[in-house]
Amino acid sequence: MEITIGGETYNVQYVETMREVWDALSKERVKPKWCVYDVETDGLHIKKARPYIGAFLFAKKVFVFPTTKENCNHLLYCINHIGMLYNHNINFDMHMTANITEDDEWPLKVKRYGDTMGLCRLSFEAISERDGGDSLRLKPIMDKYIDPTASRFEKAVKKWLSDKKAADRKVLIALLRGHGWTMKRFEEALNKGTEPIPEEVMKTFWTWRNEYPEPTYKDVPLEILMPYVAVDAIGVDLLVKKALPVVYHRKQQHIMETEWDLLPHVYEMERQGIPVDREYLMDAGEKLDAYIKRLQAKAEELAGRKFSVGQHAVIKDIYEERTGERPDSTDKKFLKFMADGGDELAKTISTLRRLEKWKSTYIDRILEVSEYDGKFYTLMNQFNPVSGRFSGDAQQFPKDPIKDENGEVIFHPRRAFKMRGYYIDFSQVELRMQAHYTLYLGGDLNLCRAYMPFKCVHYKTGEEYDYKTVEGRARWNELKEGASLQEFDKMWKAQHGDKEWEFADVCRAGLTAWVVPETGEPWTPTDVHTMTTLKALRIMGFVPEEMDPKDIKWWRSKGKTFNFMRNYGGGDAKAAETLDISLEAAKAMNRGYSEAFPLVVTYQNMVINEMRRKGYCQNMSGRRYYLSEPWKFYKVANYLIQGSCADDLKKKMIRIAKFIKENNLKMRMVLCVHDEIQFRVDDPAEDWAIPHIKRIMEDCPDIMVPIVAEVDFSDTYWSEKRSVLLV
DNA sequence: GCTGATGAAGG
DNA sequence: TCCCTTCATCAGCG
Repeated sequence: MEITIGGETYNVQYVETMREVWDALSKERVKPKWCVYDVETDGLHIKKARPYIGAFLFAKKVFVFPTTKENCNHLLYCINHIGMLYNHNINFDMHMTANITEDDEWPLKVKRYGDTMGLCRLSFEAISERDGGDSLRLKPIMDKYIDPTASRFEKAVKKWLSDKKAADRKVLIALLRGHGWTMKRFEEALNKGTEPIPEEVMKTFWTWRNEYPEPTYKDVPLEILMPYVAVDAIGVDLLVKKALPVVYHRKQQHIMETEWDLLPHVYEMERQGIPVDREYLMDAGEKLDAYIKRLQAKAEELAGRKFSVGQHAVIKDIYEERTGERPDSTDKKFLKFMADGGDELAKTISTLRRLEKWKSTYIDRILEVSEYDGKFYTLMNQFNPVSGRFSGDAQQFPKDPIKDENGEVIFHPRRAFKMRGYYIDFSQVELRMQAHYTLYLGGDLNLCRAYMPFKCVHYKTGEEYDYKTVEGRARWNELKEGASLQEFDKMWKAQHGDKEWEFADVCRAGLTAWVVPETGEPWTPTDVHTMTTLKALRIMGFVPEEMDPKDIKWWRSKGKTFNFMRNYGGGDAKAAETLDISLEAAKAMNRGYSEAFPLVVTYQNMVINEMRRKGYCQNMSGRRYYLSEPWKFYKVANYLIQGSCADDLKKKMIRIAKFIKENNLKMRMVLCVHDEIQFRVDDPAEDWAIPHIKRIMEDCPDIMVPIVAEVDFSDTYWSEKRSVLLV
């Protein structure tokens, strides 16, 4: 059959084996530049789900075929004959094909992958979906950019399914009538337990269900299913044709190639999975359930009625009755305000919300997905965030445990993951990147001095610290002659026990080789959050030297939050709201920030000017961010920082994968969380590789600020990771 | 069943 | 002018 999408006609045919595909391919006079391969599956679990039908496309020919093991193995020859394989979110098809061929290596045998999600990311404007930007899902993209009628084939499939369901239902209705029951009565009894169902009625129901099982896509007649399967592949083909020129025009080929290099490594990481301690989760789940029940009873008693903590309207009713005023919101801020005033109910609702979220997200869900083989598999979306970062569901596991009313730890989400492994994360990498960007403007003194002895001189030779060369930069943590970190570590432990030291402590001990010329004192890294805070406090008329250290600490935590907010482009009003401080205090924070880090403010303004001039900006790797609406330009200052770090991490992942392969190591990357890479290292004999990997991660010749990676280790659970000193 | 609002979590 | 995200639940709509 022929299908026309977006004015282009494709030939679609069903084949049982790959022979006809290969024949057609060998008849092509010109070798196609790429091919498309897409599968339909019975689920989404990357190990459990199985494909049942697939589509393979090249040169406007689509072959729909049953995805048997043999067909998939033969398909590999066709794919590699062409040499370039595209799909939309192709990692998923890699997993599905590995599942059906029972060969985890199958996807790694494909010569080269491309992903139209990646092409879209590099062609779309840099607006997140939340802010009205384009979705990265294939259907809306096809609707908007390819052909709005393309969905007609999916509609036909859905219509067939609902017609079939309705017809089957009619049979059941007739059968129930024989027992004197209506469908409505039966469903209520079945779902809500309104009345007992006689055995013979149940028996009739099960006989019917057996004979008429719930129809799935597999049951759809081929002539309806075939175009539906084909049209996704056609959409991908058209998308490549349309987006590739945009990527070239925007000079994003090199970013694209790096992303394509990374694709198989991401597949390998996803494929690893992390072993789950299911017993622990079940045990913690029971404790959490009991605690939730106790709190629900307490909330019911306090409110005088039954309600759930997600029922915002009901909670508003309760507070309207209590205070005579209907709250605009029942959010955390409102509840905290009430709780601070001594309201026990508000406190209980807040705790319950957190507990219920944790129970469903970190216990029930992990138990469900790990049921298959005891492992937690997570997808790492390589293209969704506009900045270039990864996204995925494993990126937000709480760092701290949850405690019950007696202060006893009842659940720590990270305790559920058991693995001998290393966790290497970059230290404050985005702030270091921000410092790097100010160096193009001469360097922000305070921010740069947080990470290197910027404009400091050597205590012995008097030479100025050289941040412009790799060799000069490597000396950022140089110590005075005779001083050593090992000695310091010993001394520190004798004085402070288990508390970890930071490099700033080494500097404060006077061991650094660098001297601040203005003061003649040894260089000590700036504490950027304290810097903003102290300046703001003085602006507010406080004398920090005379303040209670406890108050300073409180204000510093506000200063820290403010610094991040301000880096993202936040203003006074929003800061006052988020930090829960007065507008005057927020304004003081802002002035304190500007005084402390004037060149960051200059940098932000320059980005906006650049956007006005060109309509785009490009990060350190050359990834561009295009925006057409000027009021959004302020976002780009952060895109550049976030995206430069993300692209750096992506390139590091490729280098690390190469290092692991070259050294024939069994260790594997299993996850990355923004600025951290996690490694499973089963064999202690491979521990030697970790310092090498750390050095790969710290090797950033283009960043003028030293990049530092810190190593943690655990041979039991994620929650137990502890820092390892690698000198 | 889908969508938007709301709120929990990560960097 | 608060950046990038995921996931769960509830309420309202068709």
